[in-house]
Amino acid sequence: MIDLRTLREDPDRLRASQRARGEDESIVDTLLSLDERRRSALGAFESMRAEQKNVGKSVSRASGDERQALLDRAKELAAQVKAAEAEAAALGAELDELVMTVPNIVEEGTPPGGEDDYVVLETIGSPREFEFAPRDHVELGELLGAIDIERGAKVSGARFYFLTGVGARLQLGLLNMAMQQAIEAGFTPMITPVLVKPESMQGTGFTIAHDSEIYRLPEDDLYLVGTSEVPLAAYHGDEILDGKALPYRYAGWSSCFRREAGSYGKDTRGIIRVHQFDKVEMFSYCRPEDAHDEHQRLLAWEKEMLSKIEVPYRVIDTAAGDLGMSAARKFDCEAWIPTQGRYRELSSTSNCTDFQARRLKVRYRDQDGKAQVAATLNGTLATTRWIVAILENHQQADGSVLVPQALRPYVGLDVLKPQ
RNA sequence: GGUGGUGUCGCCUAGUGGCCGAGGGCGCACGCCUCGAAAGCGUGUGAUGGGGCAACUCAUCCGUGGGUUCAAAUCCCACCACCACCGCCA
Repeated sequence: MIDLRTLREDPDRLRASQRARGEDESIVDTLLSLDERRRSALGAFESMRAEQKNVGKSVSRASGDERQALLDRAKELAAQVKAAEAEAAALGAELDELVMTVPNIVEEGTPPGGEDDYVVLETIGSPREFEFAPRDHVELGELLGAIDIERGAKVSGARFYFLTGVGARLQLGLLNMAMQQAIEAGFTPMITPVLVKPESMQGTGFTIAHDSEIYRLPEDDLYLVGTSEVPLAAYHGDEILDGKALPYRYAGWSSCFRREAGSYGKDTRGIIRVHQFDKVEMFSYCRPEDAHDEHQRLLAWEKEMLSKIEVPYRVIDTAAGDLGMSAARKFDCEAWIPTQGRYRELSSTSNCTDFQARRLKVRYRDQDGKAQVAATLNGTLATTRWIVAILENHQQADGSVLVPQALRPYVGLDVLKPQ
């Protein structure tokens, strides 16, 4: 949620942000006038309420005719106060609803435009030259007895899979390596709930009413998370953090669930795009003024992980229109997938500034003892999808796959061999 | 799922309609005292929103949401969380 005070003081900032995202600019004026109306209604209610309280107090002191007169006046006021309060509340609700639809203000330097307007910041390594026709991860997964897509479909439907044998070992090793790196960097490891309440989902910046990605359990009013960012963001909801102890850094391991509605025909083969996968996610709470630097640190930790699996990748600066609701800036790391001949997203780190924290009421106490809204950031350390990049980039002519050096102790194997 | 109990400003607690539109203790901060500290004494001690350069001031907040009343922490209703016991399941 954007800050209304900032909006009042500098509406042009939001206008520019909306323009960069390719979204409606006129909402700024609608917000301003609605805010103005709400504040005046609230002021009217408050002064009426103050008078009501004074009259009410004098009732208890008065007696006889005087008391009756005061009672009459008090009754009259009570009705007016009720009406004024209702009006202020209605305007407040209208404003809240509208504010909740406004995406975060983009960080300065973000490339404007849509999905294809990203800027490549860096390319690390270069695609390998194969002296044989490389197999895709599905074929390799079958050969190695690592991925069972057919039975995934039989048991659960399209976009489900089983990781079997070395596949399961590969994922466990990869995610454990991610956890270990995070722990060594000072993160608190977390295993989170994957079902959350609507307020946790919405606080994090997902609109449960319209988001077609979210699995819902209406019977229980619970929602399956698409990332552990959700429970980790809501973890400190309604709390005031110790300013001296910031940043708070968590590494969450969870399964993630996505409906992938509307992606029919996209990535139908393999485990690139699936309904359920596992992920280790970094999550930071810090002071807003430190968020930019913290974002760079998260990116650096992602690159450290990427370097451990020894695949070529690039870092892109996502364009404003592709940031989503909560992010002010987003960097994606994309690995080279040989059989697709292109880079695919393996990790993503977002600076959500104070946007999520304001919705979730996460604050910290500053040096003056004042409560301030915190900033939140997140970034991926490893996911099931990384297996695709590992298998395809490290395959050999006979269908075996060399396990990257750093990963060997975690997987317990140097080479994955066809069965 | 059932029955009973509990839910107050970081923690503990007072509080059965206007003197609580929230008192006390602990903790914490500052000051006095001290060579320094502890103890002791004194002062202060939340959040959100509005107004003001500011000291300050007004409103809201006693689990959440409704209701009764001129007036609600206090009465009524619903819901939620926690605790205990029972049942059911793993």
